[in-house]
Amino acid sequence: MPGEPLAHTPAATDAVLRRLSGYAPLAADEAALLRQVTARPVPVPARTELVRDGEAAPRPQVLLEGWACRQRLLADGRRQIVVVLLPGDLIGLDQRRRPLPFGSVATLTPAQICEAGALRDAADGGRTCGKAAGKETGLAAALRQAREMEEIWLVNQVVRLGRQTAYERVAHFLLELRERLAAVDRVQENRFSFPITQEVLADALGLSVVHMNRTMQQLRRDGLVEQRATAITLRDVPALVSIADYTGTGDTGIPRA
Amino acid sequence: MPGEPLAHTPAATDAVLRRLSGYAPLAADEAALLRQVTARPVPVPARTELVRDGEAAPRPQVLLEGWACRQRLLADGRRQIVVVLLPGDLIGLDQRRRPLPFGSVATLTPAQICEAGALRDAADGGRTCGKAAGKETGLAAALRQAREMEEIWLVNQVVRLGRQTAYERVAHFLLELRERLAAVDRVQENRFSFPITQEVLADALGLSVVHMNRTMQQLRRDGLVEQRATAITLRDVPALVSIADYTGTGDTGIPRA
DNA sequence: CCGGCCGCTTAACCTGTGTTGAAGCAGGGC
DNA sequence: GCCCTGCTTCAACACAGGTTAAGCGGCCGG
Repeated sequence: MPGEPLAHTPAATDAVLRRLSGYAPLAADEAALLRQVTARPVPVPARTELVRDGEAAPRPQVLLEGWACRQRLLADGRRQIVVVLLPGDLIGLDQRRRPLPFGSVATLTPAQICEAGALRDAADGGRTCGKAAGKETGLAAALRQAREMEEIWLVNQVVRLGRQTAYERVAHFLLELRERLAAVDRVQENRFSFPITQEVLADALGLSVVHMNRTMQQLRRDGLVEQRATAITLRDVPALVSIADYTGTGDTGIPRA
Repeated sequence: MPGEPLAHTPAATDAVLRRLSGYAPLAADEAALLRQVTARPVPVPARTELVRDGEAAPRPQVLLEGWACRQRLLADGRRQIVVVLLPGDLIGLDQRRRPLPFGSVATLTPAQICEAGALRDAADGGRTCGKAAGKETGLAAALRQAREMEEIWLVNQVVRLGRQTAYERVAHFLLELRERLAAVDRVQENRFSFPITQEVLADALGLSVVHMNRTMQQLRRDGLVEQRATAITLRDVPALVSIADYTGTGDTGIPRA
């Protein structure tokens, strides 16, 4: 994998804070907590397992920079990437009870990771007890929303894999990436960093590398996308939306007062 | 769809209670709450929408008898069933915040449904406030587990659709059904009621009806399954497990003291 | 500066699965 | 008892996508 300079975008507010505050308004102390959690990112090389298969209690972590994925391997080596994880995404904040046969989580590119154990309480639904009991805190609401987004990505993935052609799958996937990356401010004029190999893409979309390649080329020839180095531009979003029957994830990326 | 007599199994403890108490020990009052919720099931015919696409705040419901599914339709009519829902499964207990582009929930057979708004508080992580704050109640833990199971089913579905052949998919799916139905006491000697048409199966497994039919026949010819009327028997579970590379869902169905 | 590795691309060929269309078959309603 | 409807089954054909194998270019390490 080529260098991918981990562009610490100038304006890169911390992706986690950016994303969560887009889901629900955060109190000052909640924002401070997040900033504290993400203060000391640990660099991790590509192809590193962050959560091992069947691990008893995966440590909560946060992906600050770089791409990762949840994946599952079949006995004969076939790999399916279940979801791609992007900057600002959370890892292992749910399912902390039993060791679940969930597959593993691994980086796809060099990445910046933070331990996020401090978010566990909030993620557990932390609500104000006492007189205001029942009112969810902003952070808890945001984390809930983040969890729900991940379920939406899963559903999208199921529909892509189950009922769409290769061409449609790629279009749909690219639109989803664009929307998710926009929520953390990493899209400019439909152009965003695209640091994964076609092999990874193929494993995410249930295709062979060869066919993945054919399909990307077709999209380029049709003038729908343009790829240069490790960045991609969606040249005709409406066309892509129509091809992919894309309905969005409801994630506008617009912070709500 | 033929009659499917909705076999109110003699020993049929309420499926919901059966399932949830398998996930975590329930206090007496929690069990009572569940019994109360499921006291007056409402019969619903097959092919009824329980949650409409994009519905603002789906009412929490509980499936007592019959099969249902979460599904998504593409513009041109293609349908993908995202998860199949079985007796004891919960509907709409999460994602209550925003209208999410989630697809719809519909019955696949005649079914018995209960409103389950009463479970919302518990599902929200209801923990004992006051001195014992932080300790999750049994019911909350069970509901959390139920939510996590649904995510596992989704992951399984992704792997099936993305990386398995038709033959493997069906084997894997049948094993998952067996495990889930066993958790609500509806499996006897690897035999269980199987009230869905091949068309539904095809939409769940991302196949055409015709190929679904070919594949079922192959499984029968190979002596792996036996179908009679609306019931199916898995004749060689180890073989199926090996074919499907099935690792289980961690749902043992064994109530834990 | 060179060699090797990795990722991308191409080509030829093969096969699993989709499509179309039509024939059996069974149950339920009238 | 008979027809209608919905489900299964079958056959012929079409095609999307998988497989194998080989070449090419850039980057990195020596």
